[in-house]
Amino acid sequence: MKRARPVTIKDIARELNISVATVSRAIRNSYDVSEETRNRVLEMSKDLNYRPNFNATGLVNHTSHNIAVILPHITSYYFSTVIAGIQSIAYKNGYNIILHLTDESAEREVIIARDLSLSSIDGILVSLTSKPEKCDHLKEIMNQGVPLVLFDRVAESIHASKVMQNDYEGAFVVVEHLIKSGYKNIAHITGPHGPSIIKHRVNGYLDALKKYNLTVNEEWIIHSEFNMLSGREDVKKLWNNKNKPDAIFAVNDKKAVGAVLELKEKKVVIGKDVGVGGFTNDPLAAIISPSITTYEAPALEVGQQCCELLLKHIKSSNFQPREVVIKGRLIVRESSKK
Amino acid sequence: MKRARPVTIKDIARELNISVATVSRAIRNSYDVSEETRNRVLEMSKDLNYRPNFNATGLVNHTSHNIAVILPHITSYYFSTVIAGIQSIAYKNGYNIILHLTDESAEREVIIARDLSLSSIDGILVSLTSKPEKCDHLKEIMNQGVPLVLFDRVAESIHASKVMQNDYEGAFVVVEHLIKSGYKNIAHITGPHGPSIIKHRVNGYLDALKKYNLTVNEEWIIHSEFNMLSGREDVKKLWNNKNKPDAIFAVNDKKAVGAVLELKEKKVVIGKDVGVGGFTNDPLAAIISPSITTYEAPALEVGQQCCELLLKHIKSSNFQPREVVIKGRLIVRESSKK
DNA sequence: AAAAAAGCCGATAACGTTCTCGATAACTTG
DNA sequence: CAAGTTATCGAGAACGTTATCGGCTTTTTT
Repeated sequence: MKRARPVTIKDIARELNISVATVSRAIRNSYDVSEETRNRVLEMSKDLNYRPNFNATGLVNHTSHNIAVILPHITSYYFSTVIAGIQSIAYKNGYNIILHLTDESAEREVIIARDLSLSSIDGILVSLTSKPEKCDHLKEIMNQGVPLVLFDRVAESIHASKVMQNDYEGAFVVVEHLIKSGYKNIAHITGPHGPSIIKHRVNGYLDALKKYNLTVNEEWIIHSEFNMLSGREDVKKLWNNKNKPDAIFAVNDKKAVGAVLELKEKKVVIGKDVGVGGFTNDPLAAIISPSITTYEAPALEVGQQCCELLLKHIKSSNFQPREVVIKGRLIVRESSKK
Repeated sequence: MKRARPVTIKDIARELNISVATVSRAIRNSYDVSEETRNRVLEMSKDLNYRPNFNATGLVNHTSHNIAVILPHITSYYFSTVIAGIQSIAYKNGYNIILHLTDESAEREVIIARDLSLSSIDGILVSLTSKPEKCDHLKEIMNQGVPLVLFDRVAESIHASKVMQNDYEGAFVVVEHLIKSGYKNIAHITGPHGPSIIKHRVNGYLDALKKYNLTVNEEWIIHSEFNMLSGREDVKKLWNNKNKPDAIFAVNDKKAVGAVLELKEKKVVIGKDVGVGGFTNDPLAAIISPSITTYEAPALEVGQQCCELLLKHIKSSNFQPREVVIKGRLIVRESSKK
């Protein structure tokens, strides 16, 4: 099957016996074209089923209508929902999103950023994998004047617009809820050192303890990976100590699920013996038994807002960077009921 | 921040005092250029950090290096994993993927297909939402010579390459496993009429019953949506009958989860009283208690293979359509143990 | 040693669109 | 009615790259 030659504005011009310049103006609803010819052009372009060639428009306008999205992975509930949010806004504005997955590898992130063909991209959305201190690969891109917006895993060292959920408050609210539910010795199993979301959630955890005059036990703050297996192993470490906590706040629901599974294997009765709280509101948290108390992250809104912000940066180069923090909400479930 | 003018082959040519034609040939490692000048060009292009302008190359080559992916949604485990597979192959070959989500709406699918700017797309990957009998919107696209590959939810009426998991065998194996585990009255809660995966899985279910001389009860085959809520409601319907089944095979794990939750509310002991089997191996199936026996769909491979097939169609227009069926595997869990 | 071939390179057109500028005709203005 | 405005349009360049073709050297062939 030979691919048909697409119709161009030249075809329309020839058909109507006018110049391509006039056709171009008519289609873009631009100046200097009479009502009558505009209508004739639009009708003809509909008849011929004309579609603009984005390579051509992009070449002259120096745009691509492409947005690069760089993130750790896509198969988690949180990130796939964020992408759905990004996609809805991008699509509405005629932009395509181009996915780049770092697979939680800082090296891959650098390679991806370095190999980006900036001339084919109007802007970039990033959720960091790499340590946020050394984001030279992103700073280089920004120095070239390419608009960039960070979401979720952001870096303080980068001066750019940022969109995130209320990590500090979410952590605070969950831990406070655990305390009010009667738990006094609350451990925190969290993510790798570096990302600002970790700092914020740890701070929320610490401040909640402080507010209720509970002492902080450094042994009970464990940094490891974001996944379910790490949740299991963190619990093993905690249970190797002489002092065991009576509640666990996990940095996300995947780790909380891992913790619950491990505790169940240890015949610990969740709720009665040990309370558990998570973060995100992954469907897993609602399905597992017992269901897990969590703070719902507004993933869809994070996606929508970071895309809208990026579009503003793209459309006006002097749009000033701003930080958007979106509230979530506490969802109480069985895992925090004594 | 003004966007910097990107370096072009003109810059390289001027710097080296040669023509742009030579630079172009050198970079593409093409004919008619000496070893020495090629090296000088490559070195200079690295020094200046040159990146090709895809709008320009696309304009002259009539390519975009873009692949459109049209699918029902992205937030499910299956589809997000398929996308990860597609993305890995596309990225490796220098292609971008452009997501289009139909949100399970046939109307949206038609609109998306109709509005696709075909001149900006080299090929299309589709998993259907619409009824597969009336796929005129896709046939029109194919008539224009645009390569198209279907995956998962395919349509028999379309003559194109197709990639899917072994739906028939998967259903057969799960139902056979239920039978061998001692269940005799097996219901099937499945998806909407139309998609071929539904037919295949229903046939697998029916043939397994037939093989073991179990009678088919039409009341026990319920068509509804793909989601968890439908799973719950299907069970309600089943339990409204005088004859209740002693096992349920669900078209996917989300419905199986819904069924399990509903059965638990009805105080039915899953496994002992009623066996449950699903399809996909969604993480939910492993986490829920009791965990659900299922057939693991090779989502990543489906994504990889359909993308590879599409690339072959793109590269040679006389590549003949083929159908690829990828095997999964039975995963036995608690929900099918008496 | 002449003829043919091969190697290497540059000039130019082309891809489809937009933008700048100038041209023409119609319309105002005083 | 002359001069200036306004409305409408077309010609041509430009965007960055590749493809075609022709020209000049150098090498190979006979």
